[in-house]
Amino acid sequence: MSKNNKLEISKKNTSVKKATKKGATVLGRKRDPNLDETIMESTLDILAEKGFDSMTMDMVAARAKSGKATLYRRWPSKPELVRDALIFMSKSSVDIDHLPDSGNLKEDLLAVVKPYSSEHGHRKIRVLSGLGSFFTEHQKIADEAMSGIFSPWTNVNRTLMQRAISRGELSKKANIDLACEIIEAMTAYKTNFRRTMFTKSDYGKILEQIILPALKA
Amino acid sequence: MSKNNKLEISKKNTSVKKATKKGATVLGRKRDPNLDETIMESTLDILAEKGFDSMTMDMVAARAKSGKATLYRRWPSKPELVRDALIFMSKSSVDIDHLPDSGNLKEDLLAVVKPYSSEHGHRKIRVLSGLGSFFTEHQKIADEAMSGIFSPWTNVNRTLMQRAISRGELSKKANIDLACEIIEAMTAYKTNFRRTMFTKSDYGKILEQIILPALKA
DNA sequence: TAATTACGAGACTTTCAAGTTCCGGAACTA
DNA sequence: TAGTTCCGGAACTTGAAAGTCTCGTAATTA
Repeated sequence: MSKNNKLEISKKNTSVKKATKKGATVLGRKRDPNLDETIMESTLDILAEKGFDSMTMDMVAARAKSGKATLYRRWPSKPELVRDALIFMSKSSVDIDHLPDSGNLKEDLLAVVKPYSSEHGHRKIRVLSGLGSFFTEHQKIADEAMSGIFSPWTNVNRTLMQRAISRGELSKKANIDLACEIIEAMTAYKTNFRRTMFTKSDYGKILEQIILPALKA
Repeated sequence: MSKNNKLEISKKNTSVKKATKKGATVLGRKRDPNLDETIMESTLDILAEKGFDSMTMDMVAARAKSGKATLYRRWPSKPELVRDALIFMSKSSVDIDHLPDSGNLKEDLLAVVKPYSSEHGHRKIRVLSGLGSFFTEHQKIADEAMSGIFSPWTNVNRTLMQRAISRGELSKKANIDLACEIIEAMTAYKTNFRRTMFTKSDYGKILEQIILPALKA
């Protein structure tokens, strides 16, 4: 599962073929493997600047120094490109491979969150806050993007909390899922409604004053 | 300021005239004064269902059993209609003078919920969540509407919690503002991102298992 | 070299909604 | 009654953007 760190996201069926021979090598020029990432970065840039509805495929193609046909060769539609770009964006915010285990839950939860570069953190907010109609008009695809963004993060949190229960730091009947959901909700709310950065310090305050006291009671 | 409770919002210059005579009575059929409100209610309904970008003027006209020409006779453009509809929506404020006071915070908080969450509170949130590009293009106006909509709700919760502190039900150093923000966030998150009804039972669970234990610690 | 596929660029088609204009009829005033 | 303005409904114009197609060129393999 983790042997390939590449993207593996789009894979739109381009060469339909007969698929008769199994190991037949494909002729012709190969797809530029770096182009996927370039296109998604361009997508995120435009999303941050314009929002979902004002973003046009022509803009993305121009920013990526590519052609619109190339976009549609790799993604079937605009919403699906945006979905993958969002998932791509969120991959860089949680360090899933090196879970901390300090013996203190608050420290662990905070340690998992990568410090944003102010540049990328800012872009992230603007991307998320310009997504309004994406959610309402393409609900199914948007849901895929949402779970792609949140589920890795929530899974990490759940694991860390589970450990804290095992070592007696939390009450055995603590409602972990609800706590994870609240963290998720605050993140979405802060960025989408308040349009402010959800900082590590904000996060710490919520853990300290609400989540942790509740889970210990 | 408060002598006239009517709308006084649009007033698009229809009869340009020469304005020579000052008190000249206007000829012809009068504008239906109730129609403004009907149109705005329709606008809010469509906004809640479709979001700003997918809302068309034709839909609004149809819902209001009116014609598109009538809309444009009263508002110069779609964004300006939406702006006035948002202002109109935020005017329906909270009856802060008749708050429950049962001596039990959870009961009070739940008792207050009913009037908002049933229909209009839910619609408010959906309207806001679908504002998309309207928000980014008319940020100033939208920000005003935002605080106008959320603050009365939060103020009620804050008052109820304050009383609970006074009678010793909560810790004196409980972070009330943060708790209010979490409630706000969960409401927005559940309805907007999860697209599920935020039921009274959900609310009760959060109060019981997270908010209240935290505020008592 | 010849066949094949991806590439960038741009023209093209299609769809959809904002905003305009026109119509017959209704309400109002002088 | 005659003139005026609003009404709802619909046809119309205009513009923008999604998605398709074509073409000349570059990369890859047999």
